[in-house]
Amino acid sequence: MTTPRRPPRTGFLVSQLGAFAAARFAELIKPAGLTPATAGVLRIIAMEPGLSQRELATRLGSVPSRVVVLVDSLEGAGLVSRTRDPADRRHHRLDATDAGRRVLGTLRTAAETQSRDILEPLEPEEREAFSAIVAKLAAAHGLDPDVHTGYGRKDAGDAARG
Amino acid sequence: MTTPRRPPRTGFLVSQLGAFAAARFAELIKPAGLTPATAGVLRIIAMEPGLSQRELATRLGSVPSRVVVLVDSLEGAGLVSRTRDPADRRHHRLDATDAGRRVLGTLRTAAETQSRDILEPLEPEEREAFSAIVAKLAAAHGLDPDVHTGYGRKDAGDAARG
DNA sequence: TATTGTTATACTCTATAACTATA
DNA sequence: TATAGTTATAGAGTATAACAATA
Repeated sequence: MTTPRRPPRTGFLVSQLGAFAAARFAELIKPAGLTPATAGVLRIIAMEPGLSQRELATRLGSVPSRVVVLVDSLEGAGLVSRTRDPADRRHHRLDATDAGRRVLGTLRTAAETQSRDILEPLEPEEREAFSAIVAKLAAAHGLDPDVHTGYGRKDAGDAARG
Repeated sequence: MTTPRRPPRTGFLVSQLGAFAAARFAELIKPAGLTPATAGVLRIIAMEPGLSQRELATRLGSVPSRVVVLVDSLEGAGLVSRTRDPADRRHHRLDATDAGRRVLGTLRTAAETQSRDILEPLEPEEREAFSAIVAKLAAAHGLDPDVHTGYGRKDAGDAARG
């Protein structure tokens, strides 16, 4: 063998670091009554006003019944509105409310705090290098920061295949 | 503000990358009848022969009833044995069987494949830099590659605090 | 009485299937 | 009949509480 005795633990540690990051973010947004899943949905709806629940399910790589639960939560908190589409009354248009848009600022602050907390042990040059490589890997693997279902691939249908 | 318009998405992307890595590992060990949780437990038991379930629960930052389920699964698959401690018959000594030790090789191969798949988009120098920084972050945040409960801190009791 | 492990139970998350209303 | 959304139900995964065996 050509490589030294170092075990291949980078993959394990990436998993652990990701779980740590997710837990930290969850903790930071909990006071706002949000979870990583609902926060991601709020961001998507704010970016794509008038989205239908069916489209949102596709975007999340999830199923309509799951979307009902997530939107129920956001609507109950007054952050998102459901409006029947007059053109086709089967559709619900989803939009962020004023309160929902204000919460986006809170989410941004939480994301900044999360990133700062995670990167805190590093030297400034290491932070730059790490952030750049993480961005490259996320892009190469097709990951979407707003999708907190499964493992967040943009083309969520192919999750089972290698 | 002093920084440019770049959003602080490194934390999000670390979460997504971690979930992606975990899903890939889960997929790789599924044919062996293992999950990330049971694989981590098998590794711990192999490294610390004779561990009790109570000690394992502490090690995992989990509860005894959870350990029962995990050990049941490994024992049912013939990978781990429970033996009553003659000195104190309340304790169960946990040990990896021969089959369990053989599966450790499979786990190592899976971890190698997982790491290779994740790092594949990077240049060789980037891989080195990334692995070193991930190791530094994991150490600084007290993460344990065998703990797949919650977010895997070695001192699992303090999970709720910042 | 205290400790180890187990069982019973419940809660969360997420999916499938059946159903309602619209078209 | 086909589609959007909802409800009912079920299955993981993980926790708390009650319990049995042992000390």
